[in-house]
Amino acid sequence: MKLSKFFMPTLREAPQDADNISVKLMFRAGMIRKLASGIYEWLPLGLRVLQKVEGIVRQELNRVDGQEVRLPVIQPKELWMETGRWQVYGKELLRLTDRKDSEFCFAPTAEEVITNMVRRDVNSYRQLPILLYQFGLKFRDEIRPRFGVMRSREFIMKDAYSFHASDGDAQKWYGILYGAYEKIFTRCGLAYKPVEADSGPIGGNHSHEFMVIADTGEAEIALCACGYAANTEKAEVSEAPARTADPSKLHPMRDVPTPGLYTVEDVAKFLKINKKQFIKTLFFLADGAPVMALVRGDHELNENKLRRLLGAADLEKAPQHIYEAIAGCPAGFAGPVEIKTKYAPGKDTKPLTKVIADNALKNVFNGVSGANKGDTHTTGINAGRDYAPDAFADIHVAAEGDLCPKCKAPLGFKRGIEVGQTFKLGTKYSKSLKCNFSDEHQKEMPMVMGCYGIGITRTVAAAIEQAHDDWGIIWPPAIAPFEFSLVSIESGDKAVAEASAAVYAAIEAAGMEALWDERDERPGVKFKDADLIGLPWRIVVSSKTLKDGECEFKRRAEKDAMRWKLAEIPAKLKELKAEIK
RNA sequence: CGGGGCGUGGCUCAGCUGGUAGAGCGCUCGCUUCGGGUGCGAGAGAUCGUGAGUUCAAAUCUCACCGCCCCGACCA
Repeated sequence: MKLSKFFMPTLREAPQDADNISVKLMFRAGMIRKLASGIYEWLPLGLRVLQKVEGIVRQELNRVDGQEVRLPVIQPKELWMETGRWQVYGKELLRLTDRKDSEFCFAPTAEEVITNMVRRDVNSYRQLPILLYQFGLKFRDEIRPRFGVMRSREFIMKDAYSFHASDGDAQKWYGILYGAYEKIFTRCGLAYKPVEADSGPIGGNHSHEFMVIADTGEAEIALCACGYAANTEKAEVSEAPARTADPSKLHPMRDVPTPGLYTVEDVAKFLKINKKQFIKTLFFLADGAPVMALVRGDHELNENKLRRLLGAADLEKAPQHIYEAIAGCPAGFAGPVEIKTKYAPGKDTKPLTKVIADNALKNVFNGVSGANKGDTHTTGINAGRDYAPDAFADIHVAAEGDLCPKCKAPLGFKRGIEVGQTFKLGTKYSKSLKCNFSDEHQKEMPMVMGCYGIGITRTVAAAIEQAHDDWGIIWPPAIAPFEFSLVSIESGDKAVAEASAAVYAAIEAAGMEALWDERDERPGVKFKDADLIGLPWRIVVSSKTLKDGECEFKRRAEKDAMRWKLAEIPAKLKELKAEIK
C-alpha cells in the first residue's frame, strides 16, 4: 500500500478526551476516531489489526472444529423473555421499538439467539457436540464508557457457544477451548495469564478469564508462585493461623464519642488506631432477607463470596432505612455488639436473619466498631466475649497480606485487562429455552452448554497497552497492520524510486505486506509517522546506502539499524517471515 | 443517578472585567530544503454546542437544553 493513497490521518497531538495510552496512540496513529461516547469508527489501519486478530482466532477455532456463523444484532424481546433476561439485564441492554411497536434489543451477547437456533435444528445426540462462533458487533450501554476502545459501548466480540450431550463432554470441551485460547493469545504476541474467575450463581471452577498483564488494567489479579491465579472478585484466601490473646491484655468495652465520623478512615485517624483494628459493619439483603456482614477495617467485602455462602440468588446492599431500622442508629455507627437485640422492626423490614463475620476478625483483639448509637464507637470489642456471629467465613476481597488458598504462601497482586473468558454454562439456557436433544434411548435431555468470549477490539487496545514507547506503538508481527514500513528518502530520486519499488515487490512476493511511504515529505516526518504506527520492521531506501548497493533495516523494538545488501533481501525476508507464528 | 469540569476552524488551545474572532499544528499554492515533524511567502477554512433572555451591541453576562470528560455510586 502506498502511503500517499492510504487513509491514515496521523495526529501530532491526541484529542483531549483520550484517557489512556492505548487510545491516545490509536487516535494519533489514525486507527480510530470517536463518534459518540463509547462509540468508535475504525479506520483502515485499525481495521487491518482487527482483521489480523480475527484471522488468528478464526484459525484456532476452526482447528478445534468450530464453525463460524453470523447472528443478528437486533434480537426480538420474546426470546429474551424466555430466559428472563429482558428484565434481569437492566439498563445495559439497549432496547428498540420498530414501526409496528414490536420490541427488540441490540445484542449485548447471543446466548438466546444461538440456543434458539440450535434447538430448532439440532435434535439428536448424533449431532452433538457442536461448536459455533461468530465475530459480532455488540452493544452494552455502559454507565461510564472509558479508556477508549477498552471499555466502549459498541465493540466487536468473538462469541463461541458449544452444545453437548453430557456434562463430561462439556467439561472436556472446556479444556479444548481453554487450550485454543492459550494458542490464540500466544500467537497474538501477548503476555497473558489465565485466571480463575467468578462464575456467578452457578459456582464451581468453571470459568477463566484471560488477562493481559498491564498496570492500567481494570481488573485485579491475585497470584501465587504455586500457580494459583484468580481475579480478586473470586480469589479465595487461606485463613491466617489463629493467634491467642493474653487474657490480661483484653480491654473492657468502652463507648467513645466520635461526632460526625462514620468512615473507618476518619474514625481511625481520630482515635489514632490502625484500620486493621476496626470491625467494618455492612448490611445486605439476601433475596430480601437482611444480613449483617463484618469485615476487618482494611478489607473490602466480596459480595460474590457472601452471596455464594448464603446460597442467595440475589444480594444487594441494604437501603439506608433498613440499615437504620436494624442498627437503631444513623448509618455509619452500627456495630456487632448486641445487634440482634437492637433491632427495631419497621413495617416493611424483615428481621435480621444472620450475622456473618470474616475469618480475619478472629484475630482482631480489642477491636473498634460502631456502638449502634449516633456519633459513638465502641472500643475493646472481642469476638466470642462481646459478639458471636452465626458463622465465620472467608468473605473479604483478597488483598495484600492474604495467603494462597492452595499453598498458604503470601499472595501477590497484579493488574490485568480481561481480553477473553471461558465459561461452562451448564443447562441454564438450554433449560429455559428448552434446547433439548434425544439421547440414544430416545430420552429427551437438555443440552449442556459452554460459552467462550474474546473481546477483539479490546485485545487490540491491550496489545498496544502492553507494547509501546515514547514514540508510538510497537506491534507484535502477527497482528501488525502491515509487516513493513518501507521508507523512501527523497522519493523523487529515480534510483531511490526504482529500488523502493523493487523492495516493495520483494516483500509482496514473500507473502507479506508493506506500507510504502513514497510521499514527498522530509525524512523526519516519515520516521516520526513510522515510529508512531509501529510496524515491526522498517526498510529505508536512500541514495546514501544505495550507492553501496544496500538498504537499511531496523526493527521497531530495537534501537540500532543494520545494512542489507539489496541482493540478499529475498533471503532476509524469508527469515523474518518465519518469525510470524 | 450524585459531585466537579469543559464545549471557540480538522487537532491542541488563547480570547470571556461585553464592541460579532486569534495562535500553533494540519490543509491548498509557490519557492526552498531533503536521515528525525525544514524555512519563507501567499491563501482557504468558524453562523464561537443549541435555544431563549439582558443590552444600542453577546464567544464574553443570565437561564434552559444538548453533548463531552473526570471522580463516585452501579455492573455479565
